[in-house]
Amino acid sequence: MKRSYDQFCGLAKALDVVGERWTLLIVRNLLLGPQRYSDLLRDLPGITTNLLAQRLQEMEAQGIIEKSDAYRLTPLGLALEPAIHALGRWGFRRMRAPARGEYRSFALLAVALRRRYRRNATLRAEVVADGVPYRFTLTKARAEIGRGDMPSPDVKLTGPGKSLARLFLDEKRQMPADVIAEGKASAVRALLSAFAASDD
Amino acid sequence: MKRSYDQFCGLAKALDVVGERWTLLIVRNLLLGPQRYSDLLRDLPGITTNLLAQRLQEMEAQGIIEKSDAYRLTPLGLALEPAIHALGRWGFRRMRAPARGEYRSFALLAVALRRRYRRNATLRAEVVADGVPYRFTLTKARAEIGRGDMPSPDVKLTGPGKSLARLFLDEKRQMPADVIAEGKASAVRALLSAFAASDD
DNA sequence: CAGGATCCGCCGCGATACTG
DNA sequence: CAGTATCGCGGCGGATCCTG
Repeated sequence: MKRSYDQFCGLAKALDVVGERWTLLIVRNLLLGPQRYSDLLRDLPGITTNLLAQRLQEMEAQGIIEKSDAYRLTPLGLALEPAIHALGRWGFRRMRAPARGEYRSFALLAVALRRRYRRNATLRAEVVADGVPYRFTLTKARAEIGRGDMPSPDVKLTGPGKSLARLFLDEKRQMPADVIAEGKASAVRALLSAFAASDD
Repeated sequence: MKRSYDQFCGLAKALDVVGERWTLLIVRNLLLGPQRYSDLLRDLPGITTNLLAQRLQEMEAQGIIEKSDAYRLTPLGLALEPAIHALGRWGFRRMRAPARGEYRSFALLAVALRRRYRRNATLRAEVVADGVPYRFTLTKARAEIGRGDMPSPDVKLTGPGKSLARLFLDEKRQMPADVIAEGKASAVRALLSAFAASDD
């Protein structure tokens, strides 16, 4: 009984399923790994409880996510990643410096880093931003970045999310004073230079 | 004064601008070239006149389209093409055979062909579907497909949109009886084999 | 307290009629 | 041909209320 564009067209079919408000942002947040209802609610400021619950139901019915303990992307949902990156790249080009009151988080940067990976690094790293661990698995072809810790990483960076963001975004890659870097200096350099500072 | 996700994130910024209903479908239709108000209204079944007018105003204010005689994409609007293709590819994977009452047109196929181009052909063609001409300019890197005729093409195909669609979509590439092909047989073959029949 | 469900008010959207 | 005006509904936002 849902509203549909009713066109024999891939784009129209995609928008029939993921074109409604919040849906693609939920997928984006799940790209970093499974999340609980309360995690999604916290990391999607402005969404209401009823709408989040409704979206999750619809997405599960569409086969985009599945619920076990937490909500996680199915392979079909994960296949939205190229579209999310393409839209993100377009939106990034028109972004200005963050406005006051605009929501920021290291998780949002982590998603952007997934698409900015330059390739050809081989490295396992852990980045702990504001106490939340992220694991970076860089292979020749792609970067797997998600929440969770990484056993015996080549590099470990620990610090405030703000400083870590500056470290990854600033072309100069100067280590801020409040970031602790563990591991070989060459590996630290390899990690930081594996991602483009910008992507437009 | 519009509703915004208010997140420092490329995806959220993109959806702030093109996330509302119909917007990306309008961009898709303009990928084939400038269109007048009545063309858009006719080719977007279900949209209402007020909503089309409102969207066009918003898109012009955002710098995605510009209005002169007709509406045309700006470079910024054209930059949405990769995102549209990525979403279209995802949506195509879940498509079934066209349902009854579903809107179809050769123009929708033409957009899909833009993304299915296999590269490495060099060819100028004109395809006249149901009396409406489309020009195909295939270069090594990309396919430029739009409305309008093509002076002195290497190949010219004329016929009902339905038969032309079958010709491009069927792996066997058998020429239907009601399609007239002009040009060298090798060029006709080159045109048809330049596009993947499917894209998933 | 996590994980929702319920109620209400508004505005984005759909349908139709009308205008320069 | 290219829109504007009006109206009603449903999707969405805000707040509150269950329920294990």
